[in-house]
This record gives sequence, structure tokens and C-alpha cells, in this order.
Amino acid sequence: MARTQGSRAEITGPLIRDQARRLFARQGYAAVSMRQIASAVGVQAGALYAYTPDKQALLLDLMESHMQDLLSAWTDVPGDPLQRLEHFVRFHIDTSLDHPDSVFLSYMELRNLTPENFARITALRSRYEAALETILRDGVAAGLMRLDDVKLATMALIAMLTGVTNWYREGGRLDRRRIGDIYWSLARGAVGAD
Amino acid sequence: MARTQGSRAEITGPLIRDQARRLFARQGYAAVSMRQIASAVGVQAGALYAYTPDKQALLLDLMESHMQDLLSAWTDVPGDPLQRLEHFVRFHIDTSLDHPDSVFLSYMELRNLTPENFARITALRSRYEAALETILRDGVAAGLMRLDDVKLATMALIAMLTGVTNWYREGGRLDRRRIGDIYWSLARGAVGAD
DNA sequence: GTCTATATTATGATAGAC
DNA sequence: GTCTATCATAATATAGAC
Repeated sequence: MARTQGSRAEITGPLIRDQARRLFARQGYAAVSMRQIASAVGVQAGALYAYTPDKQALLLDLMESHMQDLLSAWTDVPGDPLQRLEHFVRFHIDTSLDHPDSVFLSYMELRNLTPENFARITALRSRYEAALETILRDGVAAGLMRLDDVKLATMALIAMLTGVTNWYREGGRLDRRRIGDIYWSLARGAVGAD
Repeated sequence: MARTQGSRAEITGPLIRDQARRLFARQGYAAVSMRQIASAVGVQAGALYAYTPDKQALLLDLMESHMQDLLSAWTDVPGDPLQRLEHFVRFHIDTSLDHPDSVFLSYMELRNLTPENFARITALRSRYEAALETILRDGVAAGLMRLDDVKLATMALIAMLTGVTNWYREGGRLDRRRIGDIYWSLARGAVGAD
């Protein structure tokens, strides 16, 4: 006897976000219908609109809250630029393994945002990228890193690290600590610090 | 007086592929309609079906022909593993700058392939990745590279290099040769070759 | 080979009952 | 807050004329 009526707002709201995030990450925003999300949640499609004005706002909400969580969680550490870079690399990898769908979404679905929403997310992304760029710039200035182009190195490192979401599967060959070690070793070499 | 009838098969076929590639890369496969492609080509939607059985086959065709071109164009070079890696890096960057939409598509749209088509493209991708993996393995064996995990380093390098399609714009700050230099410098460091 | 017209299905979103 | 029912629009794909 499935429930066909009744209010469960406190669990439905988060559930919608959870299922939308999961489906958007797996199939892509444009390929997922509101009915599909509703079905995964266990409600009818119309019920979703009590929580979001439209599909685009749902995508924005997921991406924006992820970027804000990311920026809140990030804190630079005291130390030399190499220690700070190691911290950044491990932070980014840990975040990517903890929230693979969010990281993947925020990396891949920019093109499905309206121009206005695109600008909002891009602004948040830029703040995050600037954190890495500052570390690299300090590293070069301190003579601890050798980089031809700090801006490009920033983009290259972020792409390399975020790529972990392309292949990582829970319970795979490598544990989280080891993955962090491996990426840190690659990143340290890439910035010319040996 | 726009043409409303007439056969132009020799130019329409390639045009459909060109426009589909461009639109799929910019907006994503699922977000692009057949009408939109037809409009960009300058024909009515129905005319597309003289060239492709359906939309999915069009995507497969674009991805498969790109992967085949990539594999045909790739040739390992004689030399030590570091020279071979430099050749791979420059080949991948050059290809990405020559065919940014194709590279982007083949990297991003895997999830919109049917399971059968997914398997086909993945098989081709694996052959390409294996080319890099072999170089890295030889480099480690020869003592010219230091890598904790060759498989993961392969994925990380491909992600880093392919990331160029995320930010590169024609006529930007850096010319092609310089971009290749910068990525080669990053890659050489990442594999521990200094 | 391309057009116009259309069948069929699916979509995002809303209205009103409970 | 959720349901059922539905509107309006857009999608893929096909049929038949030229």
C-alpha cells in the first residue's frame, strides 16, 4: 500500500536535491526530466514545484551551494608555498572523493546555466581558482616552484585533480589516502619542486 | 529568394556533421534539437534523416570518427621514453587545438551514448590511453621517470592535457607552440623527470 | 535530396482537489 | 505538501509530394 498523499516536507526537500544531483551528474542536466527526479524521490512531478520554481533554479541551487561549501571549507594553511600546495591538493582530492557528483556537476554543467546564473557560478569558481593561483605565484616568487605560466598551470592542475571524478569508484583498487599521495606527487613534480 | 528545394548532398552531409559537432560541444548533446542542427545547416529537420538514421547515430559517428582519426594520426616515435612522452604531449595538445570541439565531445558526451555505443567508444579510448600508459611504463622501467602508479598517472595526464579545451580560445594570449611548451614542462615534471 | 505536414511521445510547468 | 489532471510546447521521427 504505497502512500499517495501526505506531507513530508522535511525529508522531501533534501531528497529532491540528492536525487537531482545524482541524476544530473550521471546523465547530464538536459537529459534528466523533472518526472525522472520526482520518480526517484517517490513523489509526482508537480510536487517538485513546491521546492523549486523551475528546473534551472534547481541546477543553480546545487552548483551554488556546492561552490559555497567548497569556499567555506577551504582555508589556506601557514607554511611555505609547497606545504600550502600539498594542503590544496589533498583538500581538492578529499572533496572530490567525498562529493564526486557535486564536483562533477560544477565542472561539467556550466554550459546549461542561463547567462546570469553562469556569471554567478563563474565568480565563485574564480575565487577558488585564485586560491591555487596565489599559492603557485608565491611558490615561484620564493624560488620553490618553476613555472612558465602560473595562470595556465592553475588551470592544468585543477583539471588534473578534478579528473579524479572521471574514474574513481567507491571500493576500488586504491584507498583515499593513497590517491591523495599519488596526486600530490604528480602535482609537486608538475610545479617543478624536487 | 532562399532556396526551398534542390539536392546538395555533397555539401549537406559534411555540413550536418560540422554543425552538429559545434552545437553538441557548445550546448551538450541532450540540449540540442534536430531542428536546431537543421536550422544551422539551412535545411528542414526532416532532411537530416537522409544522412543519419537518428540523433544517437549522429553522435556516435562524430565521436567514433574522431577517435579513429586520433588513433590513425598517432604514431609513437623512436627515442627514449622522455622523447616519446614529449611527442605524445605535443600531439595531444596540437590535436586539442586543431579540433577542440571533437576532443571536448569525445571527453564529455560518453554518458549520452547508448550502452552499446559507449562500449565502442570506450574501446577506442582505451587504445589511445594505452599508448600513453606504455610510454610511462617504459619510462619508469628505464629509470627516467618516477611514478607511484602508472595507471593513475595516465588518467591524470590525459585529464590535464584535455583540460586545454576548457579555456583555450582562438587568438588568445598564448600561441600554440607556447602552449605545447608549457604543458610539456608540466608533464615532464609530473612524471618526475628532472 | 529536400520540402511540408504530421504522428507520436515527452517535456516543463500550472490548477485545483484533498 | 502532495495528488491528479491538464495545458502548451517541443521533441524525435516518418510519410508522401516534388
